[in-house]
Amino acid sequence: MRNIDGKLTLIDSAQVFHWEETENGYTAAVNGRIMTDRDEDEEAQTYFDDQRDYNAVADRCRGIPEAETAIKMLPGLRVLNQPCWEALIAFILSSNNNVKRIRSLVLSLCKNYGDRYTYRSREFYGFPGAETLCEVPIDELAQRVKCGYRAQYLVKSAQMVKQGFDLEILKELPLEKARTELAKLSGVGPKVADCVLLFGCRHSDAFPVDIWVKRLMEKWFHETGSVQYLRDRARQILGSECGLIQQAMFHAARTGMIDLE
DNA sequence: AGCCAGGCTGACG
DNA sequence: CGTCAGCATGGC
Repeated sequence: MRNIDGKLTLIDSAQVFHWEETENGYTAAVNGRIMTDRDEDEEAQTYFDDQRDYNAVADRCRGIPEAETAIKMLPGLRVLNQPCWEALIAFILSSNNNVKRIRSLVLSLCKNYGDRYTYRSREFYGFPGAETLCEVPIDELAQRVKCGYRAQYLVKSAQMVKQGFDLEILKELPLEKARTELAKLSGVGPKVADCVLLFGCRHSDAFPVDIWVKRLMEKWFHETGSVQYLRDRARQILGSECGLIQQAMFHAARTGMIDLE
């Protein structure tokens, strides 16, 4: 992730899970091609969110000291624009898992069922498409990827996408409508839906609430309650780019930069 | 060894 | 509408 200041890389960003470290950089198969963190083509610029003025995001945090703190702790942080299908599959696998294991599951899924690419004599694997995943036997998927009960979520959601569920339109829909649509997929609840919308559909006001963000919402704003409640309160408190701030909050909390008591 | 992890589903009230 | 047990797996 460009200008990451050594604090956060594409390996442990927890936004994306299949990037590999290569000589002086990072490499992954993305959307049917090989991409590196030094690519400057249009697709790569979009993926890395190059066009956004992150200084302006930080400026809009003034008056909210907590948000300002989190943003300043993570200079160079980006929120990626991944293909929504890739974000969907990765975050279905993410549920009730830790970041390291999510990475191993995603890598295993891609290696078992995705397309293989060779780049500088190393092999990389992309996400399998819906047309592939929808035909994989659930027990075989569970056994080979070791994703447990999430195997059926992957296959069912892949079948819905294959049958015509439109992921691309989620980018155009208003946030609430997009959430409702995404929740129709298997393995997608309120938290995973907001991850897909934030990381894959350019909804920068989506606000994923996991255990770390929940803890921070309580410590900072004395807010407790359901994922839906906390997410809506965060939108009120932090504004229309709360998702970008969420990413800083998440990392600051998860990596121990902020004392949670 | 036992709790925890970028939670969801289905049942039940 | 909200609540909650059960769930596969492995990191720590």
